[in-house]
Amino acid sequence: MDIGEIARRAGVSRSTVSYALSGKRAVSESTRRRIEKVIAEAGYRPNAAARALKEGRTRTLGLVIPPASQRLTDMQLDFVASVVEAAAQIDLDVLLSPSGGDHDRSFERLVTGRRVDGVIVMEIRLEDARVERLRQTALPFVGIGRTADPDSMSWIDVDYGNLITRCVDHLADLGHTHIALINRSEELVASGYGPGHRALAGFLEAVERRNLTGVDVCCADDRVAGEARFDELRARHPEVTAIATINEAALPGIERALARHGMTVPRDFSITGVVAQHWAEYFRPPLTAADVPAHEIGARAVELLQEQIATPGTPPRHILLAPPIALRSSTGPAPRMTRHDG
Amino acid sequence: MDIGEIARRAGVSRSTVSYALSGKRAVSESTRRRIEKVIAEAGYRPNAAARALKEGRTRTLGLVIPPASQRLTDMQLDFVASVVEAAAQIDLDVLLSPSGGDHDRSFERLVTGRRVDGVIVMEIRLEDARVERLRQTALPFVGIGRTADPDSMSWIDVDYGNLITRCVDHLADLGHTHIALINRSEELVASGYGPGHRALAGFLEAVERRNLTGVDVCCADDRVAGEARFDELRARHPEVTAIATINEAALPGIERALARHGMTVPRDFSITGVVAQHWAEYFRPPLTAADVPAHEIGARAVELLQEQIATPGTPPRHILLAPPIALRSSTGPAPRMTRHDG
DNA sequence: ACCGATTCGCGAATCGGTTCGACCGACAAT
DNA sequence: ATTGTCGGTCGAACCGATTCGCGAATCGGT
Repeated sequence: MDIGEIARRAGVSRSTVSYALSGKRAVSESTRRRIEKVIAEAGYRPNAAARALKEGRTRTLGLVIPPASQRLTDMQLDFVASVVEAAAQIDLDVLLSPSGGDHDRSFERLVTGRRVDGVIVMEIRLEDARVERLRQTALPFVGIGRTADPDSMSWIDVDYGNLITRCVDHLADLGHTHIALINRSEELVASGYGPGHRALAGFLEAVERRNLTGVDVCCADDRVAGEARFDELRARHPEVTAIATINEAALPGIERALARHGMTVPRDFSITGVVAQHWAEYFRPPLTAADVPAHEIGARAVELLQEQIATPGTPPRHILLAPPIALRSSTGPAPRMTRHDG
Repeated sequence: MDIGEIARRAGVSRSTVSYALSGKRAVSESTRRRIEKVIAEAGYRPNAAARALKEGRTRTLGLVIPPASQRLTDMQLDFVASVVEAAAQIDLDVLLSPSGGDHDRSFERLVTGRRVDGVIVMEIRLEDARVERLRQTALPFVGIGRTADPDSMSWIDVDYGNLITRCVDHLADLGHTHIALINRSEELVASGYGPGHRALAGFLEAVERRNLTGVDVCCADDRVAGEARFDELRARHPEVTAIATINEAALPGIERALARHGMTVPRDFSITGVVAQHWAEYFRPPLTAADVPAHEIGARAVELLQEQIATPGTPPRHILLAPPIALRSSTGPAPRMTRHDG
């Protein structure tokens, strides 16, 4: 069922059907109705490939996600969901590309096969080969996260450094002197994952400025690791009375370990950080934390991309989110008995 | 950069370039090398739309996921990840369509715009409008899950009915007489979600046959609901000593509620069901449960679909998985003190 | 030196849309 | 009556690949 068949049945030419459909030229009321009737009866819909070929755009955008081998965190899932939803709102489809490494086939297909009008890249590294590749091809793209050289591309990011700094300040204000940072996984940080680096930098800055003792530990993005890392932390650094974290996937494990150690939050231990809202709210007691607005991030990323696509050459735009730290119930004064100083 | 440009630079015709690329006709060693060199230098890759138009296939498959508004469960996420990964293995891209309702724009685009060669539909209902729609269009598709009339389509499903029956039998063998089923959300079951219905049927069958008292409750797919439903269960049916569940998202909440009620598993309470492996293993104590092989399901779904695409007209195939119930540590003899009978 | 057979390459048609230029009739202005 | 404008329609070119039919060059065999 192609446009020629519709034209024949309606007794007009193919171009008239096209114009009736797009409205780019006037078509008389009567023929338009006739054409619409035929289309409805035949259940016709234009072939996406043919249209993409002629128009030079696919009405599709690419979403580069971390490889499926490593489980996606809840927050990453939220990004994906919100991007897909926001794209659907403006009638764009989303093509998924699970690729982290340098030369990924699906990534290359996406980028050089002109399968998409633009790309959203998740989990950006400070030095990111994919960003370089996209820059070469002049394909519009936006990052969820930013590279070490952020000015030349559009991105949206959460200000992990600043937020973790403020978390540490908050804990210091409460009298905590020995504070731990629970970071994302070691591999991720080692490979130059921005939030990990910036959170660490913010942590170290605050620890130094407030004259605290800080210990930073990496932790894989899952509950089991969270539990194990917390046990290790207790064993090696019993003087630590509070943690700040950007690793929400580790939270349930931490919660369990706390219970196992017979510790009550916030009486015996304080915990805060930067995590997705529903994790903060699910924690017992609810977490004092900066809520990452994952849903908003996905939606704004699509906006940014759509802008780049619609008007190429637009200077890149940046959105740096620093959501407020929601004061809930997981932080309190440092316990006296575990203090090592006066 | 199109095939004509490559042809010009290599001093051959466009068809020769095409044949050199596809290997469908012989091309002399020397010209082939020359063409390859030019292609490598220019970084050329065929335009996907043009190829799709001519070949009549898009090398893309559609994945219909539940609408983003309702959070995806971990298992659903595993399906998505494994489908994407399996598709990438055989150089297929995946287009996402978040659609549950009847007339979803993105679903319609997918189906009638010939954007994909085939479709995988998640979260199939007993009566499913999307399945009907796909049948009309003669587009190859496979379901993760099956409708009430399953013979006419390809699907892969988990035998929730049978597995829940066996879970109940296992609990009955241990002396439990009052058993609860924690089902998926009320809306989901009400809308004819297969696993919910079949699990309930299997539950009722076993309860009846073993002469037990059964109570079945629906529970939204999240931790908070799990905790609340368990509290209600304790309040209304204190005689219940064991639960079987297919709602893995509720497990952390149930675990927390158990702890809050001061109950130890399996001494005071037994719990089993059909859930993703990593949930079963994370539960404390580890869950005796049928492990849903989410990864395998995604991969086999892609296989099934690929088969349908490659040889249209192939009779539909069905895969019904009944993974073994892995005996771990969450089920034990019914506690004496809470028994109401002799 | 001539004859198939084989190898290699080219030109043109095709897929299904969009869009540009041209045409035609009706109607207003001069 | 002539010219100009405009709404409505059509034919043809085009997007970038694949593929079929055809012909030129080469080669071995006689």
